[in-house]
Amino acid sequence: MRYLERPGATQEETLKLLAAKLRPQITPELRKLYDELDLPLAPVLARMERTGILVATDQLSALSNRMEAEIGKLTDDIFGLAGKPFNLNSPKQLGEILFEDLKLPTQGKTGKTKAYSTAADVLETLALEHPIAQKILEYRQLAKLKGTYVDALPMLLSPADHRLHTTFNPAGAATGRLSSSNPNLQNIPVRTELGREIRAAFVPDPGWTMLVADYSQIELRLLAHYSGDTLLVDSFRRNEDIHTRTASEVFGVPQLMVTPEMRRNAKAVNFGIVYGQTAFGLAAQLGIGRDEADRYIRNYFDMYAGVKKWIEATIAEVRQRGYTLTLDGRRRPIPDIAAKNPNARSFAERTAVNTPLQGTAADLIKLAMIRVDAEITKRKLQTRMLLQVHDELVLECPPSELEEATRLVKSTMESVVKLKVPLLVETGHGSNWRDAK
DNA sequence: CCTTATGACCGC
DNA sequence: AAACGCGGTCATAAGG
Repeated sequence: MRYLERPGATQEETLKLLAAKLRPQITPELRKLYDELDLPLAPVLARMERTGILVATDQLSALSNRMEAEIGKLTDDIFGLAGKPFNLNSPKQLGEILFEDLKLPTQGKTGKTKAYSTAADVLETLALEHPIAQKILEYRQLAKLKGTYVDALPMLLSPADHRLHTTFNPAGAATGRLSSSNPNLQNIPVRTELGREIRAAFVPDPGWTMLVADYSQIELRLLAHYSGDTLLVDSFRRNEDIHTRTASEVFGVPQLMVTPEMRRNAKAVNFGIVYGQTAFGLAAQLGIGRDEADRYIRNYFDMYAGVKKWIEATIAEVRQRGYTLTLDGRRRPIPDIAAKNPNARSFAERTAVNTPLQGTAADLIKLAMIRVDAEITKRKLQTRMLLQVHDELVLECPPSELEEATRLVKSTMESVVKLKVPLLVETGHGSNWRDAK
């Protein structure tokens, strides 16, 4: 509460001033949002925190030993290639080795410190030139996973019940999303095979089953709803693979002719739209030329003209009002929308486009959680909600309840609001978090 | 010794 | 000039 300390004032005096300043900002609509969504969510989150989740520490310690050995080998290889030992965890020292000693081509990249960038995308390019780059990438991945998850998580287990209890911050993000800390259980690895081994160490109570339910493409479905774009709405109503459909539209070929590479590029475009990506960013991400990336984006907006119109109208509206709204009326001020600094203004415009999508998704899953929790109580089920990961719920249940719990969670999440396009929830179950997906 | 900033990297 | 939205954690490095 340090931020409440003002010289010469008691906390109570400061709080009263703060309350007087903030109270007029609580409109009837925001009061409703609080009463019907954020307040009733609080006991649900508290229950999830108290419940915690079981971790198979024996699996993690076996993993730790394997990783330790691999890290040792990589370190030796890297020092050999560098010609001398150095602190591998220091980007500064690493940059000096790569760009001064080994004289590898710098990408002119400087950050706030005017140091050479040794970020992953830079090293991926360098890997074509020198074998040290790939080794460093592998070292970084292993060191990160070992330090943040494999070794750190067991130290955080509660001695009382040997479970891991996160803290969900209900106001953790500007968009209305939750955040999770100490430990953060919303960023457990899943992308790589090794990462998935870590996820496999999250297990249900003995004899129980892990149940996961996640919204499919919720932000793009919300984009379809908000924009009313004919093609996007049509695509979701037909329940098509949205990335394949976009590839088909952008590259002008039938969906059956879409190659894996075309789909991958279209997927990057779809995600980029939600985040306000530029041709520069898309080119960098896909490793293609600016001109080609620019064509992708122009083609996209030609085909999905309703999306283009919605983005423009959304920015114009935020410029008028100075804030943006989610479907449930959550408000985010975006003062920089009128900034003279073009850089600040561009950031604000991307925020204006992204927040209604990300924030509405947050509203919807929160409401679903309240209803799932109420239904579990009403039906006197033993099923427990354990985690929320933005578009996903993780639960554990006795096998006897699996069918009912799956139906309950899926139908509650899908029917939480009626939009122009259906909401789709995919469910899975298994003996650990990895295998439940 | 503790706090803060930075770069890097994990997730959705 | 930057270039993709929202978070949290770790190690390093520098400041009080």
